[in-house]
Amino acid sequence: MGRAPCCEKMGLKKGPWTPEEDLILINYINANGHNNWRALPKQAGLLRCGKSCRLRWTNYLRPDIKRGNFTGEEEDTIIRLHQMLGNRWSAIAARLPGRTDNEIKNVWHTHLKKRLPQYQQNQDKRRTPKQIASSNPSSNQDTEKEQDLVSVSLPSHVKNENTENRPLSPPQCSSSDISTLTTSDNIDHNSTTAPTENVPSLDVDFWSEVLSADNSGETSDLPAIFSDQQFFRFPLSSLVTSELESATSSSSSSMCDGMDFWYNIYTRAGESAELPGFDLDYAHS
DNA sequence: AACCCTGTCAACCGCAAACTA
DNA sequence: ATAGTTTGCGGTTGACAGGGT
Repeated sequence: MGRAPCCEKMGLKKGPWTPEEDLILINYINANGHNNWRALPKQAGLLRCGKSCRLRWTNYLRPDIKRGNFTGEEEDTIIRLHQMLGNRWSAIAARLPGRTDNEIKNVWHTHLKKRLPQYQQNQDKRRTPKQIASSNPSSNQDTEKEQDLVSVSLPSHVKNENTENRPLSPPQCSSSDISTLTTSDNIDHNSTTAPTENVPSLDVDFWSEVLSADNSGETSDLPAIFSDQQFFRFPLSSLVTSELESATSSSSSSMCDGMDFWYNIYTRAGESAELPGFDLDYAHS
């Protein structure tokens, strides 16, 4: 698979777009559409690569782009969606009409993440072991976020070569699978992010990673936020194993309904979570 | 006035998925 | 099934503006 030649080496222009170039691109797309971004600049008479054209169009020139500052409501929505989806900017943008993933990414990094109290804690978590040791000599644990991620083995009947190491797919979760939860032995339950009681609390990374699945169904009854067959991983420090087990014990069958599984975890965690603006109605929709 | 620092945001880069022949 | 091509995505960069010293 060959890499496309660098724009500069091809004599193509880089950098900020001029109003003239914008006009050419707008006129061309309005007249011809954009079926082939690679061919578009040549046909339109632009000295740009297709990638640059596509980016300029999708992030700036598209007629449905909403300009101007984000409203408080939009910002709250981004924060909530980011708590659920992580850095999936395009997925967040899909739920905010008129806003682009690039714009949302920018506003997140420049404004929103600073608002979250958890952000500072996460910054602390990401400090180097040396830094942590210097500030707290008694603690040498939990230096990496990845360290305490829940990992659940996928049932053999839903495995394929592409999902070998994937976390559990919600629709195929069984009770026995819950018992195979692997935990890190050195979880620091007294850390700043750990709950003070035996109830989970959430931090900003709760729904930290969403891996897109690529196939096979049983998702028709998923709420919208779980659409696109997504698999979730989350930090175990946020949710102890007993909570996971009890979250699934309500299911009468040995193979619990995938959505019940996630819904139970979601609501149990949510009951005690202190997430500003976190709307549990998502789980009911 | 000159310099530095910080915040903002448009644009680029590189990777991987999706598509096509 | 395979290789080449195109598209989409998230991370990162760098130019610019504004404020502080």
